[in-house]
Amino acid sequence: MGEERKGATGRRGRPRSTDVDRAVTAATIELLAEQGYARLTIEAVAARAGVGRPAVYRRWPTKDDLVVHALVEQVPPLPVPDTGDVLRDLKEMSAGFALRLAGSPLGRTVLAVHAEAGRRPDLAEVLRHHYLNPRDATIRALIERGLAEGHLDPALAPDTIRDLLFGPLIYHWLVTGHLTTATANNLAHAACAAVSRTVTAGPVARTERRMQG
Amino acid sequence: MGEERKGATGRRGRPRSTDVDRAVTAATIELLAEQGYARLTIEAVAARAGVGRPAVYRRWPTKDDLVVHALVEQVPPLPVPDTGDVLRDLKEMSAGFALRLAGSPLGRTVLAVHAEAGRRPDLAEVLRHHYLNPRDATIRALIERGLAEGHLDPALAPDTIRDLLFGPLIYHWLVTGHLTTATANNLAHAACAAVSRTVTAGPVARTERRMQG
Amino acid sequence: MGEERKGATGRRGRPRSTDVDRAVTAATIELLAEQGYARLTIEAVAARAGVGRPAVYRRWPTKDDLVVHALVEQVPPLPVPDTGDVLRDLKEMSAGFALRLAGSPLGRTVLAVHAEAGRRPDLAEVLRHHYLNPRDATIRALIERGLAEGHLDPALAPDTIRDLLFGPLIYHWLVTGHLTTATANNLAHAACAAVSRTVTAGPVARTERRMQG
Amino acid sequence: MGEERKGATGRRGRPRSTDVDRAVTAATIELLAEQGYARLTIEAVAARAGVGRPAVYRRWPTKDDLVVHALVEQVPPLPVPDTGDVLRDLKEMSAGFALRLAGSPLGRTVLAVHAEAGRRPDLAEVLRHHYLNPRDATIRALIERGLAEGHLDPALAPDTIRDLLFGPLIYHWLVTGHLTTATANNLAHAACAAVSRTVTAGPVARTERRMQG
DNA sequence: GTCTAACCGAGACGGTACGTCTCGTCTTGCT
DNA sequence: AGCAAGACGAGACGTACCGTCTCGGTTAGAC
Repeated sequence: MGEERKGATGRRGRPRSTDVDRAVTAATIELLAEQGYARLTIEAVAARAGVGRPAVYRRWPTKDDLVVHALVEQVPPLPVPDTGDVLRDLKEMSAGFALRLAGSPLGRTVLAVHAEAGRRPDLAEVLRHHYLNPRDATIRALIERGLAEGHLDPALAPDTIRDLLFGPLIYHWLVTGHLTTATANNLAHAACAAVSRTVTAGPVARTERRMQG
Repeated sequence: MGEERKGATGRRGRPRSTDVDRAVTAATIELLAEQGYARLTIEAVAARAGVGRPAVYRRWPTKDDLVVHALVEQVPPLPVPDTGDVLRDLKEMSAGFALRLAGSPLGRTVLAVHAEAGRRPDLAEVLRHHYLNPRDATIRALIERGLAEGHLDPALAPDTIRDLLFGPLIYHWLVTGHLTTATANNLAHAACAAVSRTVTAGPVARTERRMQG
Repeated sequence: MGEERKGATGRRGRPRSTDVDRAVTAATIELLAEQGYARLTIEAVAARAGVGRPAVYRRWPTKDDLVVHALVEQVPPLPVPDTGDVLRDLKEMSAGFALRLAGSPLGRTVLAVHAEAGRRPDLAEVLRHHYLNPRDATIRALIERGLAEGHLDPALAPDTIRDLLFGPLIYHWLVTGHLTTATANNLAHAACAAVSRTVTAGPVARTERRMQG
Repeated sequence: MGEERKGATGRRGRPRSTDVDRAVTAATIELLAEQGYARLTIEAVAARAGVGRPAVYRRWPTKDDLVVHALVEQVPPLPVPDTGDVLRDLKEMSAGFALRLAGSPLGRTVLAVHAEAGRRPDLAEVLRHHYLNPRDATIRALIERGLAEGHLDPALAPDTIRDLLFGPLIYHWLVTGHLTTATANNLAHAACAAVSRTVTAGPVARTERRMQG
């Protein structure tokens, strides 16, 4: 079977084949996109990956573990735009994130997994650790910078800013079932306005900014 | 089985027992709360309801139909606050809605159904028709009133206002897994500020901002 | 599915299809003959019978139950020869029985089942009740007749006579792996001589017979 | 692992550990006694022996080979009685053999292996060569002596005598599931009578018969 | 005294079958 | 015609073993 790179665990026994890891993850992504989370079957994953079922269970004991891992591998890290304008960066980041989620066949899967994570703390932990936190760190860094530079409302906690920025976009997609670029820009613009220092003016903002610095 | 009230459809043959309807719906709610959407089984629903499986299938041909119907029956209509202050009403409505969703064991189920609705247009239709639209109508009425009375930003479409109001709350619950009353009030307050008339008429907006800081 | 004769149990629910009974039993016989007991698989039985696996388990919960039932159905009752000569009848019956067992592909299966019955009293019970007892009754009737008529040694218990008659034939097949007609006749003849009243003479035998009658 | 005696094959490389041989054989015997032939797994044998699975396969490629080897090692050679009285020796030998088989938890295993040997000529060969032949040789020697000394019926072939002697005992155990000492002695006595010199020389035979009746 | 072939344990591999569970349908007798 | 009961073919579940194949490490005869 192909190149058959070995893991470097140093443990006893035959090491797990990284080929199998890759094939199973790829098959999971494919089938999630084709069939959706509810109709995903470990049997079908193993078959598509050309792998025995036990090889899948050995790695990820439940369907949720399998799916979370696949999502973590698959969904790329948020590219962090840096145009010099923090507000613009945030706007682009939030709209881009939501559009990518809404546009991907895996977007709905993220929802299903979140739903299951509500009853499985371990799963929630993995999801939070590998999926949410890395993305959140990127967002938070940008928000902190925005706050430091005085472009964001200092009365709002970073988490609140995050919710105000990303919430409307995700919610729109959730309840309407789609999200166009125009709508996304529209919502991102409005949300940005809600978290920025002031919508219109200069002087007052500058004064307060000096008080912070 | 008890009283055995008959439906009044005027059809031939034995009419469907409304007892069965009720028992099945109740069993569905219970099991959704106990086991979650993914582990819900029509077999278990029928057993819990003390009913044959075909009697369930006769009414709701798929698990999703069954669940959507149960949700529609279960989740109570949004109470419409009317304090005379539209902004306050909206704030209370959004926070109350989100808190009830986050506090109910069925909250996560709504997510799972939304996830499935992404691939099943008929299900999305039912969900939209029986679940989302009635709630949306209430919200929209309030928003229209707020716009008419000049308390909401006229530059924003009603849908955008809805997303800005409800999105942050739902999003917070989605990514953190919980929603406290304090957080809800906080977010509802900030969101309300974002949709209230601030863009053109400066003073009012500035005043509220100062009260926050 | 075909004629679909119903059981007459009078019970509630859908009655078990006798077609399935027949198909599974037939498939079991075939596969036992083709593959032997050890390689027999319930999965293969179900597939060959064109039946779901649970339909097999519903009837016979273990492989052994399935096989015992199939043997009981399959192996035909001993034909009772009645030539007027009891000794000749016994000779033919024992040789015929052993030859049929040794000549059938299912013969070895009987051994395997006996081996398992040693650890499963319930199985031994079924085997004894449905398989051994009916055959034993036939044999015993003949032996009793032989004793009554004075052709068999009255010093020997009926069971002992049975063991002396059938044992050598079965043992030969067991340790050598085959049994020719010549060998069978040979052994049956020798065994018959061992259990008959006297090998050669008349008068003494008659005298003792009068003492019994 | 322990003393680690070396094989003297003259081969290169590390010789096979005789400790492993012993441990595996012992584990096989134990598990056969505990679980029976059908439930014996190579995995369990290896685990019980504290050995890797490949070490078992290296020695005995199939379960049957493993079991036959274990039986050969385990079941002790027939003790050959020599009281001067050949008939008595044969009687004791056959009864002792059957009683030991029926009394051992491995007795049923011999049946199961015989059943499998019916479809596997190579296995039958091993079984015959290592298990049956050595025992048969002992028996045959005694029979030949009995014939030579005129105590056995010269009209009967040695094989026939063997079948007449051992068959009834084994058959009784086979169909009834047990064998008491009394029954064994009884059957051995009757069988011995059947093979002793009775056909031609009348008086001796008649005398013994009278002693029975 | 290396070298090196064959062993050792551990354990993953692709498989097969297990026995169970649930699916959605169908077939009973009863209401 | 609806009802409960329950069997039906189908098929996925998660587990147990199969027989094979690496692994990192011995072990001991051959060089």
